[in-house]
Amino acid sequence: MLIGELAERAGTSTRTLRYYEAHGLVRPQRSANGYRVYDEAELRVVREIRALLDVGFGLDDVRPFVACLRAGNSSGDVCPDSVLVLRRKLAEVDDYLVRLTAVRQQLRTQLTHAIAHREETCPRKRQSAP
Amino acid sequence: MLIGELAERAGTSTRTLRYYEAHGLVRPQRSANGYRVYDEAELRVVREIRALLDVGFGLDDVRPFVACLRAGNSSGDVCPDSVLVLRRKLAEVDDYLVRLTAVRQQLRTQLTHAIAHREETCPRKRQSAP
DNA sequence: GCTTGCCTTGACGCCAACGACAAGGTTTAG
DNA sequence: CTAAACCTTGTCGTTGGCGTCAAGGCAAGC
Repeated sequence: MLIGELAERAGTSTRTLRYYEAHGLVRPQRSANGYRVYDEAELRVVREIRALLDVGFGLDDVRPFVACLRAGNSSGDVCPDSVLVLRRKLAEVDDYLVRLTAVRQQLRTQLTHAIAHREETCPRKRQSAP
Repeated sequence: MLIGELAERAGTSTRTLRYYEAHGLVRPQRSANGYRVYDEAELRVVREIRALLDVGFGLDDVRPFVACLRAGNSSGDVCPDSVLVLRRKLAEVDDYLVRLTAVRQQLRTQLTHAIAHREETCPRKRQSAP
């Protein structure tokens, strides 16, 4: 499988696949003419990467999962290092949820205040630049 | 008040103040020697900007609040444009909270699965590069 | 032989809000 | 006179995950 086919099957771009390779996440073979050649296993790897990135992981966070898959496991999250990352990310998300909830509360308070004190003093007519 | 003093009193840097000015958020006067001169009102403006950025606003979102303060209002959020931005941001935050909660749920599921299927297959000794 | 459609490496662009540094002017204290 | 401590403009770097050319090689059908 060449890079274009893998990209299509993984729902991404060739640029992305080369980027992952540059960062050590994917290791294709090379055919005689220098073309990258991927086997079926790499498709799973790429899909794992994509799924994790979608969830908010960084490329570095993804590495243990890839290694886990490469080690022959059926899923990338069953290895200790992956679990560590999962725990850490969960903690980060929880943290962020707390802060975001606080922000939400502040926005609501501010909105309430703003509406209570409505004033029309400021918004001059919007002007376009000359 | 010169830029250094304003920076200190606002808890930020001179670079930041010049950046805000470059983006039209702050308008200092100039003294004879070309130095930027700020009055007390600008301190409030800068603090408003900082507070909003901390909450996750972008510079563009902040503009209405600054204009509102400049129009003589005691707080930057009482003007219609500010209220619009507040509403939009609140909606964005709510949206993000929903997605983040979904992510959290997925992480928990994945963790559960990972722990149930614990395998030690993958983590070879970490090696340093030669 | 020529076009088409793959592939290759390389390098700049993007977005946000600045940090950091360069090279120089000004004012004040000593 | 000079050093210190301000100020000025200008430019490049940062962080991530790519998009988007650019310039060229290789394979295959006509």
